[in-house]
Amino acid sequence: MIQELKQNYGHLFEDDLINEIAQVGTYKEVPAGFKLMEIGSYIKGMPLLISGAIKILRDDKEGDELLLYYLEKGDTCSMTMSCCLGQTKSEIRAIAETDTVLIMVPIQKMEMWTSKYKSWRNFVFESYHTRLNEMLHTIDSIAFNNMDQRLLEYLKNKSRINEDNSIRNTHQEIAGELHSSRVVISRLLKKLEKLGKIELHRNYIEIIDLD
Amino acid sequence: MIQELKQNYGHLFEDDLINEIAQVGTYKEVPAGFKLMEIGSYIKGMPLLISGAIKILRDDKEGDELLLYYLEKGDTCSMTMSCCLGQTKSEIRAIAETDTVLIMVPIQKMEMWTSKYKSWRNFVFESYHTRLNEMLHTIDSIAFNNMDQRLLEYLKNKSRINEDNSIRNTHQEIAGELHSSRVVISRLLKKLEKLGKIELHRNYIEIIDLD
DNA sequence: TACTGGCAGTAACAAAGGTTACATAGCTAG
DNA sequence: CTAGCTATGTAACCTTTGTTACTGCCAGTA
Repeated sequence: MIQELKQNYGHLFEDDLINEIAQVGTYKEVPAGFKLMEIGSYIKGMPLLISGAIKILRDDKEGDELLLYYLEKGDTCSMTMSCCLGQTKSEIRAIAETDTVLIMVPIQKMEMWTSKYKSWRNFVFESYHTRLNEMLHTIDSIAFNNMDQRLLEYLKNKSRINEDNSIRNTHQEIAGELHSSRVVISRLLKKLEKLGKIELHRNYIEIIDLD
Repeated sequence: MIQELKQNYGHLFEDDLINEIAQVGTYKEVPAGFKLMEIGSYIKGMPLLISGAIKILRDDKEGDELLLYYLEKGDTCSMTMSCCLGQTKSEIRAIAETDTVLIMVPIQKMEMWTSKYKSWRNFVFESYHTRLNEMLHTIDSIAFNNMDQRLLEYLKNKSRINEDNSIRNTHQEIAGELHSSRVVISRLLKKLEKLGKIELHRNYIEIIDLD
């Protein structure tokens, strides 16, 4: 585990901290689609991502959902940290987007490291900063953009995250993450295909040129 | 200044910290409408609110705006803190919603207090937590609600913040903060009036019963 | 008083997105 | 090979929101 920590967090944390993390952290590998956190559940630990990606979703009362952002290598979940302090329930849902490797740190340690290690403090603040900006970006996207622009952005992100030129999702699934409906997404995807930006197939979408 | 600090932050900060804040902070009174921060500007200090309220807005490239949330007594601006560390420009606009009293703390002190005072750390984390949740709520509102629901919520908030049963804004201004257009807002307001929830007048809206 | 500028009311229309319904195309288990 | 399931394509229609245009109204002031 030390290996992975050094590789991914060595430039941020001093050796002492890395060692402490390695001592109390648990190494976890989860497959794509694995649900890491549900809305309303209590938080047991804080994840440090080693590889892969996790998507963070928001639900409304009717069960509709909306993709907020992805966590990637080197990220952690501010929402988690935030909840640890308040001992509150999770406001979001977290699902592995790809096969993902992460280290779970028990939340009790957080408080201690925060006073002990400046590097840890900076990491936590930095993480909050990043997350706030991602949320801002999400708001921009919903408030100021049309569905076709949002869809385009979605496809770009998805293919980047999955390091794959094809999106292996049904239209139904895409509609869910954008909080739209299947018919609308099919319609817009067709438009994108006619523009030569993508090619549609059953169960996957091939990306030709999104710019 | 010590007086105000103790009253509003005494339950959070020990006396030592209060004294330090009083030493380096500057006391500020700003009138409603005063622009405290513009998008793209660099951040000089961090505000601690004593009384009044500040509205936080997001702009898009075309100059359209959107109300994100309000800061009230006892709040601070996480966005500011976040920017301090990264030395980045402001992503948001801040305007006094009412006459507001606040204490500005130079950002250099932040880092020091963060290691020195546990109470300060908790305050900062707590603040991030609150802000993230407000952003989530904003996203919910935009993504899952119709304009009429958003308008209703807007009116409720506004009258609470201003401690006033009338909203002293033009339809144009309201449209701006909800990122809609004047005609739409007029239309919906009329509908609310017909439902007996409000009464419309020139330059202000009287609240009858929003529930 | 008459003029002016900003505000609000309303109608008519346009566009985006959501809904319903149905057809068809691929896949897969038997 | 085929029945049945799931994913996708498409049309027709509805609702919500945005746009344009024009009206009247009020307040301040020349």
